[in-house]
Amino acid sequence: MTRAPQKRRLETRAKLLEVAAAIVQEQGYSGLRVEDVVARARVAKGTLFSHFKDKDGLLAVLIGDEVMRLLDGMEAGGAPQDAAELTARLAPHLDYVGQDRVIFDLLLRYSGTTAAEPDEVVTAGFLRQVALLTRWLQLLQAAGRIRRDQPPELLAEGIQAFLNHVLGVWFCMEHDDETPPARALEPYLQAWLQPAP
Amino acid sequence: MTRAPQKRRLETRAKLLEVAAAIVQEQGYSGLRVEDVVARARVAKGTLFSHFKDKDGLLAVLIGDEVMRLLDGMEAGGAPQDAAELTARLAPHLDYVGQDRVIFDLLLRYSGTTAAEPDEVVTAGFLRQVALLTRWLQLLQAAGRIRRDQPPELLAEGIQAFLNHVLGVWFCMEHDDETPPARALEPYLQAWLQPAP
DNA sequence: AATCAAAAATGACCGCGGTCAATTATAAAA
DNA sequence: TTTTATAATTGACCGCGGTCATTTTTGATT
Repeated sequence: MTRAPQKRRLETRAKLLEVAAAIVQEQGYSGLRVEDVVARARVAKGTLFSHFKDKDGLLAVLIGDEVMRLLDGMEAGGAPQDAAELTARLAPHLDYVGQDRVIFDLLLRYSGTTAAEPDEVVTAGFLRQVALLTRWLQLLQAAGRIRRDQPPELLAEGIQAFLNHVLGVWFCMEHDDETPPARALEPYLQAWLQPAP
Repeated sequence: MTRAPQKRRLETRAKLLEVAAAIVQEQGYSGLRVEDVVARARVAKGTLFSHFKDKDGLLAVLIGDEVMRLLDGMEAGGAPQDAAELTARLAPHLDYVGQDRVIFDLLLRYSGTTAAEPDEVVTAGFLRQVALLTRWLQLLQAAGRIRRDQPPELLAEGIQAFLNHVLGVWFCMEHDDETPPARALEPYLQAWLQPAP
């Protein structure tokens, strides 16, 4: 039986997250340095690693929170009526992840479909996204707006695949004037979900 | 106008690659340390970085070569007759990449579709794979074995997306007894290529 | 208030990738 | 052969993530 954490510990953790979030705000995710975090939090380096497994563990909390917020917005938009609307619902997520390779890498690393640790924020967010997509796809199938010959779970996972694909391509070029991920996604979703004629 | 490299330089580069390949053979890609390479090659650390941009640059050559070899085998198998056979052709590639996360990460990072530097081995391999897939898909379309409502290029890119997807999932769990990537790929390809009825 | 075991925090230390001003080898020109 | 420009190599040094034996703090118990 593991003991409940003491008050001090909770404060330290909160301080670390607060400082980290501030630094991300100022310098972006890729500008985050562990040494900066502990310095500004007035804490020893070892302390950070007793709260988070590693730097990714810290980032996972920050990014996981943001993903949750995005999912709230996505859900608030309501169920899409067709593939095009679905693409639109996914656009904020793509914009967010597309802003920094660090986000993409981290999400990719933690996004095992049936992952092991559901207590992790990122994993929870991932499961929630798949569940939401599956629900929407079911509705679209029932409405006859998309193909019905495949289970909604498979279609949902396929969408995940395309999301990561367009993001991967996005990060492979100096995206100065290129088509943003959200636009690149559309043809894939159309082809993937297209109702069988 | 850049000068031709001197003989000594070519020898050093070859030695570095030879040593690196040997270490990978013994310890796997994730066991490769720059300091080990330069020690065994009897060369200073700075030398390695004058030959390769960074550690990834070295790995890219090793991995790119292997990918090329796999493509040779893939091409030698001849054009597939249907989606199932296509899956089988891709299996060796999945097995190779699935063996070490380092390979996956590197390929993902360099796999921009229309990449900038075609002199890079990895990029060349990537372009070759897309070209080969596109050709095969064209044949399958002509034979009426797969859907014809989408351009073969889009279908080929979609396959890339699914390859990365199953690999990503694969690396997210302790793959002791799980279904290997090649098996996981099949339902996606079936659904993606299925001829419109 | 004194005691004490577990919890929390500390910071010197390590591994490893990557840099760069200084040094040495090479080959063409004088 | 001597000179000389530049190609190639060197290795001390740095940044940064991560570890762990040691020390300090906490809060329950007597």
